Amino acid sequence: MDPHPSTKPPKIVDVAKRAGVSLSTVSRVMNQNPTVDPVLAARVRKAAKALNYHASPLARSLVLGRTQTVSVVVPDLGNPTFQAILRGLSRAAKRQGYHVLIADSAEAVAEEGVLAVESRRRSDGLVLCAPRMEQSELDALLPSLEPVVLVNRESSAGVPTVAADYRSALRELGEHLYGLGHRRFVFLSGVPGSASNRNRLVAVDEFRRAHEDVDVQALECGVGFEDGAVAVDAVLDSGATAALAYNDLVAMGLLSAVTERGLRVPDDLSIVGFDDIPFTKYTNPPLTTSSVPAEDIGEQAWVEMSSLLAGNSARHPVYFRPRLVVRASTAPVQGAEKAAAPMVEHPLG
Amino acid sequence: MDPHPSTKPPKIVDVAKRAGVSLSTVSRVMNQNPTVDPVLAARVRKAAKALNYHASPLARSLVLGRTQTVSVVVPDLGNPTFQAILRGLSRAAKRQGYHVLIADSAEAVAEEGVLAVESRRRSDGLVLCAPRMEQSELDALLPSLEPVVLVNRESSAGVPTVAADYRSALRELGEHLYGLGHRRFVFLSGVPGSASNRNRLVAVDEFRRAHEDVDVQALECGVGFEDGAVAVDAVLDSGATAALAYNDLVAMGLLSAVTERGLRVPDDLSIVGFDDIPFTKYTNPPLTTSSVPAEDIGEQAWVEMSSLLAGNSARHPVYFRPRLVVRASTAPVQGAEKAAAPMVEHPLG
DNA sequence: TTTGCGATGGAAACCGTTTTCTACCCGGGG
DNA sequence: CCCCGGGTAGAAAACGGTTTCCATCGCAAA
Repeated sequence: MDPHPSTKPPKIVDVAKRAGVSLSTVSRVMNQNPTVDPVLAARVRKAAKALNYHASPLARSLVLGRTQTVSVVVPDLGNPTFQAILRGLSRAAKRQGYHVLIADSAEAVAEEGVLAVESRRRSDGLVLCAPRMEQSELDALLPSLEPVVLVNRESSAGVPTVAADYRSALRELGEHLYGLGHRRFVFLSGVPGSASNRNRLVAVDEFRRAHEDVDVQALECGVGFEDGAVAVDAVLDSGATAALAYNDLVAMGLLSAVTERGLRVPDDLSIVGFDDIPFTKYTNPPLTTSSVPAEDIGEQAWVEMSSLLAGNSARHPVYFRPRLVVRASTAPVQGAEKAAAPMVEHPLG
Repeated sequence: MDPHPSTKPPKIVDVAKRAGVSLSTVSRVMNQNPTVDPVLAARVRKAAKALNYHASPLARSLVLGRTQTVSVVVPDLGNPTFQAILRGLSRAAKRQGYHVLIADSAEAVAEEGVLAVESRRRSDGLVLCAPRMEQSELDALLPSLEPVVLVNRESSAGVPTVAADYRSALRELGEHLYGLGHRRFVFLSGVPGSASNRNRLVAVDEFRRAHEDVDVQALECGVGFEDGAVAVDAVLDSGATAALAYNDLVAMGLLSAVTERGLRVPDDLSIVGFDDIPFTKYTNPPLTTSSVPAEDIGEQAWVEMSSLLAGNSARHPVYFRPRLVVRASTAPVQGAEKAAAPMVEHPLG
């Protein structure tokens, strides 16, 4: 059509020239401002279409003071849980015309802060997904980041939180195993400093206190397959009949390693995971776990952000109650020989 | 420190005022321009630090004509393969100071085009990850999207491609099974229109031609767990001794459904997947598959984009050769009773 | 002492919009 | 017939920077 296949995108002034109006008029038309003569408006629209004109989001953002973009910082893009959260968030945001900028901190705690600040600067708001940084650092940082919403982490500052209720979920897993007759447990913990880990340890303590005949031993572990796999000896040596893993990945690693040792799950050891990532159905045996609605959490995080963006102040934290999913990796404890093993600490229980 | 905890971020003129220089000088200092008196520069830097000044990326982008951001469009953020690609890409981009805008098309083919255009407009370049759209639409769209790089898809237009070599990988899987004595196969295909699927079907044809004694039947299936699971009857009815799944997800779904039928893998049916997502090790039995280096692909996609951004023209397509990973879901074919089943089409083979 | 030149800093133009403010045109009322 | 007001369109001022261009300053050479 055009003699010159115009290499440069058209600007508002090009449209104005073509339609024979001022650029202010073009702007008004593009923004549905009703104070413009319909016939003029039509002419402008035709010109815009002919030129395939679209307003530069950059210039627009600069003057409007908003970018229509939110940033999300996650510790690891490879983790299925964060992935699901991101997915829920991004789809919800898209529905309202917002874009999503992602930043993967690659589990580098030191970088998280600057990454957050820098990402925030390029957008209208920030979602911090399970930040690993120290609580004091987080609390100090948050005010400069607003509007900001936290996922799977809390702060004293008045910022909204969307999280899974780790404590009650872990309690539920414990009670499930207790009901099956288990009394000796190991808990495979995650990243030592992390808040998610602290929450779970609190739940473990609650569980201990609720049943004076149980013994649960916490083992430092990690958050990935390999961490679970290398923990196998410690788990087996502990004499426990049931293992609570930090998450499904750890549970799968452990499960696989236990099986390779020639032992059987759940006959020789019951194992539970956490998160219910889509793959837990397909392990051998399928994993009993606690299903956290990660995609819903992401979606809710957007709801909170959207509310903040609309000028509302932070609402109360939102907790999602995970749901116990019993599959085949847990079973009634076998006999009493294990209960008589040398490490029993509550012989009177 | 400050009497007023300045609610608004400082602008360049604030720094200039505080340092007692013109704003041009501040700009020069911030951009490492060497033509400024060192003592002045120091004063400016001190003022900037005191005010915690950072140049607005928006204003900067507007005048510089670049956003330091690239967009990535993926069909589904929930797919582990895209996730790995995204991870490789985003980490590589970060190393060069670039940010990543993501768009999840949610497998909605119709939306892909506008999503791509809109995302592209907010960034300096676009990475299209396995776009599902028609080839003609893609070819027509690409020129307006440059700089753009394609992942797992090709185009006649001179745009760089980074992809896994599906054809040779699928051939390799076929040969592996052939070597185990299998002669009757089913191939569970993916999204009918998609390029990835076409490539694999081509490989299936090549495999057929290479061995006149094989029979491979293509079954329309899908790309997820459930698709593989619902295909179980068709697979079993086909009389095949080995199934080639479109990807690991499909393979896992099929594997699980076959097992539920009371049949054993690989004794009654050999199954191979594709991609080698991290979970294939943990299925029962562990899945034989073809390992595609998704994270490397993402990283390489950034390399191509980076080159384009530097003004170079598109290089030749880069193909990654997947690697056959033999685990326990494949085994020598059992006896000859199946080879004599009624559907044999090459009785002379 | 004057001239010329390089090194520096400032003023102003520009990036592409939105929006306020002002000017205009037209019709109606005094 | 004149004045005023409502509604429309254009001019200009932001938004927050970068960069070109020009003026000035200091210093060395004539």
